[in-house]
Amino acid sequence: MNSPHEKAVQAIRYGHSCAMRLKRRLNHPMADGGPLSSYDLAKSIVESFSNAISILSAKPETEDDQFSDLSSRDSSPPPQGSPSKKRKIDSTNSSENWRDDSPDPIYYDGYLWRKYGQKSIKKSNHQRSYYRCSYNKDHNCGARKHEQKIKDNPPVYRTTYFGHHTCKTEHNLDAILFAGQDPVDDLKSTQMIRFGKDQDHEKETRSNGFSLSVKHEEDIIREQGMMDQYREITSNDQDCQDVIEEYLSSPSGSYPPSSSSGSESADFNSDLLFDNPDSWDRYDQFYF
DNA sequence: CTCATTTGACCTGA
DNA sequence: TCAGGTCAAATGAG
Repeated sequence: MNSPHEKAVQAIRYGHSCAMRLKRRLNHPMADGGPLSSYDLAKSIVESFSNAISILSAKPETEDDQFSDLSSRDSSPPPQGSPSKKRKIDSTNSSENWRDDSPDPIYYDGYLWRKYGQKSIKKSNHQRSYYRCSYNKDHNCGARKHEQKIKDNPPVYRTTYFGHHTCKTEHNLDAILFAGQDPVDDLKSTQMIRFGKDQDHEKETRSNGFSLSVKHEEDIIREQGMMDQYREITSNDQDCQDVIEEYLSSPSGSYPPSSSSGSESADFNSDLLFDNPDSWDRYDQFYF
């Protein structure tokens, strides 16, 4: 049995394989001749990365399972229910909370966030930014996160997540699809998300401005007709199958992993994955 | 005009 | 009383 680290790497590699296929398809839409399944490819990418995140977010059973110095999960109990005006969540005492330390701010983590506050923290030289899910009102989603720079040199940004996303994920998928729409320059897309509407580097909170404007994002998608392009769902599974076969034929390719990735990650998965049964049937062919 | 961000005020657990 | 989390009015961008 592969270690969690290996599983995660396999998941990421698989996602990368799908992404490359999708990129080629976007570069040469007519190359394959037959109907496209770009939307399904995108789904596979998201699902693969979701699974990788779930694996990496799960509490390791041993120290050897710890995959990185820069990512960790709090080894403590879950937060209380809905947020109140005052902190009810003890971040040191929650298993549903998890944090991610990264040398860069997390520009896009699959969800859309709205900033609702910023505070100077006594123990730190840096301010802490507070975000909640953009669908907090629409879907009564209680997910929140804190973002804070904890080290200067090298820079380390700590993002602490609280609660579960109860919002629909379709919007988030759309954002992902949009992020990958430019096959020529992926970095360009990333930067659009990264810096939003301004590039004010004077303020830490702005340089960390990875929160997306939902409306802005959807408008762009609509304007560029990307939705139509990505929703060319057909009954033809051949393309996804090709990706799988291509990946499995590679020396290190053994993804998709088994379903025994642990119940602890199930909640996180359910947040990111799709509720379309058809897509699951398709994915199950090679996922579980 | 609409909406997201900013920021000072307010609230509350420790 | 303090520190940290949230609210909400003000502000600015599109």
